[in-house]
Amino acid sequence: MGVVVSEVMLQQTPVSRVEPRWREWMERWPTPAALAAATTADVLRAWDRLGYPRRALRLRTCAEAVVDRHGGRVPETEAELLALPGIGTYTAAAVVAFAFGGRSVVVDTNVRRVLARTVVGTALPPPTPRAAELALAARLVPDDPTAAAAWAAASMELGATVCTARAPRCPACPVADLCRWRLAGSPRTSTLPDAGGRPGRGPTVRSGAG
DNA sequence: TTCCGGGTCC
DNA sequence: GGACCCGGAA
Repeated sequence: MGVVVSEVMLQQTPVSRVEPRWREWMERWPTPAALAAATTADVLRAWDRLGYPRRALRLRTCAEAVVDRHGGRVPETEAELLALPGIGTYTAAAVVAFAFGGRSVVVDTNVRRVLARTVVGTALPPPTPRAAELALAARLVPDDPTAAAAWAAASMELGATVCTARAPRCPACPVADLCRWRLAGSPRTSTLPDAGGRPGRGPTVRSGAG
């Protein structure tokens, strides 16, 4: 449950601010059953100023669902996690990887940016994730579950600490020498010939299979 | 002071 | 596609 709580908190807040709140939260409500029994006032107070207080309430609703549907134990499959309130595609994948060591495709905004730069060669990913982008992310995940979890953690951390949206620290980047965006001169606008933006609309690009 | 990022739900 | 909230960057 700790991973569920931390991932929901981290959905909108940097680690440094989440950490103390998370510790207090888990100390107070160590299990889904304990959280499910918490009062609204206590939950909101413990959430403090993390933002989106509705998510704190949804987290309690999630705990209730875990108690009702899964006997008080957080489910281990992505589909079951997705069905819980407050858990979307990112959090479900993150819980599978970081709580249970399973293989999943963890794609948050950091991962999207890292892949856009290193692989595609554009400064930023498209505004909304496309099927091709998710397919790319999926095919880069190692087969081995442990390696997959490490991949998820590494790609997210790279995006959070080095490959940042503004002022990326390319000299400190471990993959700078293979980063397509950097090799292209770190262009601010994305006008790659094939990999990236098509100006107009056209048939959906499904090529690349094979 | 304004603006923007960030994942989920509707 | 927008609302939700807040901190930090612009």
